[in-house]
Amino acid sequence: MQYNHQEIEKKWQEFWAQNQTFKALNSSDKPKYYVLDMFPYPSGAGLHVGHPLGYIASDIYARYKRHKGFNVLHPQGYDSFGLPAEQYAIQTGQHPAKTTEENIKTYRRQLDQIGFSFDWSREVRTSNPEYYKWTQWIFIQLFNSWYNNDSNKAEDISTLIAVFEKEGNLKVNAACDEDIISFNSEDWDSFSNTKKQEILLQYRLTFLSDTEVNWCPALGTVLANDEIVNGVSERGGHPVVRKKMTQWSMRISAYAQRLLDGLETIDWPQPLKDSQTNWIGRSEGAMVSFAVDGHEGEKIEVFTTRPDTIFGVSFMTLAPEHEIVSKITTDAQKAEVEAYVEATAKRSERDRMADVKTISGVFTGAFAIHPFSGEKVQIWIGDYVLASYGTGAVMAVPCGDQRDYDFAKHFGIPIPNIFENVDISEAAHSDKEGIVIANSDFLSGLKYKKASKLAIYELEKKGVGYGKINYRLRDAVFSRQRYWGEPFPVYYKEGIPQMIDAEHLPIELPEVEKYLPTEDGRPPLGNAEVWAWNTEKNEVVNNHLIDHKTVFPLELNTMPGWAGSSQYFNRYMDPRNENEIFSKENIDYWQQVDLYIGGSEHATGHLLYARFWQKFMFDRGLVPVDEFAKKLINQGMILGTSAFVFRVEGENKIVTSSKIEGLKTQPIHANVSFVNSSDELDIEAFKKWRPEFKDAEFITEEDGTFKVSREVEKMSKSKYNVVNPDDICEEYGADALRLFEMFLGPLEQSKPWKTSGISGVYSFLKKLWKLFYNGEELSISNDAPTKEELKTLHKTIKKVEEDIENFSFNTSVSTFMIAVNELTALKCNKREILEPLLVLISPYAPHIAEELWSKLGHKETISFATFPKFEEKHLVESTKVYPISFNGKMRFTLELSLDLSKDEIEQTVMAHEKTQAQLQGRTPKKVIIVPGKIVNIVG
RNA sequence: GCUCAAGUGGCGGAAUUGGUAGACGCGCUGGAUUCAAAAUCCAGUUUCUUCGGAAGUGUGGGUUCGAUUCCCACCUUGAGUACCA
Repeated sequence: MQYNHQEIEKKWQEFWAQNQTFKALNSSDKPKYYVLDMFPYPSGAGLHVGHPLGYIASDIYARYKRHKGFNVLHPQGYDSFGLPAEQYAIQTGQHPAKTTEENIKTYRRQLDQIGFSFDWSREVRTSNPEYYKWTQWIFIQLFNSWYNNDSNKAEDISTLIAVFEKEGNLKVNAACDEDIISFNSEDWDSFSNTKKQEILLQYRLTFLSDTEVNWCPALGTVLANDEIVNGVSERGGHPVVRKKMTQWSMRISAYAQRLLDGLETIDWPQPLKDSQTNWIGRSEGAMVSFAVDGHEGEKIEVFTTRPDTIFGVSFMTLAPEHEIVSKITTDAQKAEVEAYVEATAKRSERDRMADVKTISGVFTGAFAIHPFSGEKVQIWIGDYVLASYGTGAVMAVPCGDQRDYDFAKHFGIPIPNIFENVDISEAAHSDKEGIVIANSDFLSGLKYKKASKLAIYELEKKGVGYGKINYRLRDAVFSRQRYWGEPFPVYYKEGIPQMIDAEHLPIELPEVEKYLPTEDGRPPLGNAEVWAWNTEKNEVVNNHLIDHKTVFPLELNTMPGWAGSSQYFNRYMDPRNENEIFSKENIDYWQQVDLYIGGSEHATGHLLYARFWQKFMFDRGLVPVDEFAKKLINQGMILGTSAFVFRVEGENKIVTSSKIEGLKTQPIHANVSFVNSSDELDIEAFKKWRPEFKDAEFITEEDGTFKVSREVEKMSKSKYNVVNPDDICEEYGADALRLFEMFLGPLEQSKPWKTSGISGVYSFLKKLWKLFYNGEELSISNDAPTKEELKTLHKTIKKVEEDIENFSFNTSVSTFMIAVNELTALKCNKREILEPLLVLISPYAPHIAEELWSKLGHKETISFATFPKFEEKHLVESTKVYPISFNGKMRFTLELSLDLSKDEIEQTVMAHEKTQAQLQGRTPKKVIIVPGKIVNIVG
């Protein structure tokens, strides 16, 4: 019987589905293990061979853990809200739910045909109301919480109200808005309800605020910082401008320190941790306030990481947008300052970022008073100071900061040197280690650390500053002017947002005529006719019923893409629970994700927000651990191997790659499906595909073939290098695809795909099959295995087990090949060898393993068969082939008994004729012998 | 600019705590089988070579009996980040 992958794979995929083989139970005597993939966005293009790489790796691990006796949770679902479906809806008028449903069908079919062991009974879709009900529910929990910096956790808003009622907000240490007013308990009592709500909003973990946002006119929405790349939108590359809007925000900044600390407790890739660390951007320093000369009561607050250099301040720079600018500018400077402010406002953020070389700024004419020396320092404005970071003002220390130095040089401002024996005639000295402060009153003679501490102490004593830790992490804007996202469970009463009671969730997306923003610029939900909340009937009703007494308008924004993905991993633990987000029982059993596999592009988006929500849920007692994923692996990207043909410029002539030298040619992408493994192009197919070359002249090689040139690029439709897993599964099978994807190289690395290589793993599968089948007959011996056969088996068990534990899946594929090659050479068909071998291979190539397992007479699936136990005794050798080296270079090998002593080895080796030939009469200085390893003769 | 990762045959890559560099596979070459092809099987395949050997893991240096592996400097590529005070 021949190996027929199509028949076998279909058979077992149906078997697994019918028997619900991979359905995970929420309790078990076995230890639990939770393996998760970052769930996909179901795009219209379907999967290409790069997408399943991580899924294959996690599936191998999940299957391995089942063999090892674990109760494995391995779910899958869809991140099904998102921009592409909505863009498609705008273009075609099709409801995004419809296209999303179709895309999911394609995804599911493609995933099923690769043979993943997912528990599909737990599937979630972020766009399903049964799912986003809980996304809305968490939003309400965040709204009803504040962050207490004293207890260092989120608490219910009622505890804050209790404090306000008792003693006002004077002693409250909370993460909150900057511009809060101070009040005592009597003040609080006297406030109107609206006023109270406005104040509470400044403390809530999700809050409304007028923020400068990144507005993308082309997409008609606001974008988060991590959705912008190089000043343009990540999706589509559209320009982004700053705009003030009322938006929901998440007070993630409250968790900055804990998000940083948590990184040390989780086994995540270092580069990913580094980028989160950078994104959070912790810096230690001091706040210093400078009085303004002649402006009683006006102060300029600055943040500095170098309080030790405070005596090096020779001027100050404010962001042009800084609110004090207009107050302090002198009449003489007014015109110039105003012109500069106006000019900067016109420049886009992108312009300002791109242009870091040009130095510009204007003197305000005002002077600040140095807090220690009392000297007057000039106050300038300059666009190198960003309004959005720190206080929007800096104390400039030109000798210690290159930007300040350049600014000072450019405008002829003095550059006092406050470092001992440091030359600052050419550049600033920004290195803080190993220098001694000079010309600095009480700080002179001290080094960075001590000087900083002392400076802060003195600032605090004088009441003009204090030590402070600053974070770059901004609160995350949570509103999107989009249709295809979670609606907020929010209505507005007298302009104050009100939460809808959790029992009435989900608030489902309304139907709209058009998916575009309204003509007056409101978000797409502004088009909905039935989008008002009746507080008596507790239901969504028609807008014309709005009376602001019992019927109120609903929120028009929707939530961003990361809302649905910030808690899905917990929901999988209890996905059909209608009464709770998950039961306590289930979350206590599954705890957290043990292994999470996905792309590194989510470093500062999904993975940061999800950690934030998890910590919040931990604070509120909803989850037992404050990090959701113990271990995380970033799989590398699979790149495409593009094919190019060359057209002679100005002529309709296409030249084979070896003959382009000396010609002026343009490369043209050819579809990789027209190119064979020897890089030869099917010219007729190419002509048919690109009719404009129908009559082109093709200059071929001497032998009549036409060769393309190859280049590795990202796999993408526009480069015609996409390989579809459907085609691979059809021709070679899912088992071959799985083995080949792993065989390409280490999981974390990027590597190019070349379909021609798959024949290696395919013939491996055929060889494996032939160990069982002698021609048409299944031929299995029950004889006892030989020593050699046992050695091959146990060597393989050891290596494969080590490899899987180390996520080194590429090397186990080689190990399987070696094992099958050796067993073929030994003509081994012994049950005692082949049975455990099948279990080893089963995580990688589950279909063929199941088929042969059943042919061996098993009635049950192989999925839970015990992983074979490695026994050292089968690998014990009596001799060793020693490499004999001369000065570290191996020259020949010699088989010697392992019983020999060092002296005996030396004697035997030295007596050998090849040793003498190597030495050519010289006497060795030294002979190094490591028994069982190596002999090295020196001299 | 800064941070991180990586440089090994024609290609993807392997090499446990420093101990036989190039496992395994692709491709290529030759052969067997075949009317022929596919498939399969066998042999070879880092480079140079006077066929004895010699050199060789981005470059240069160092530590060591011995370095792809450890240290220093540099070069290249990729990723992230970017006036963050």
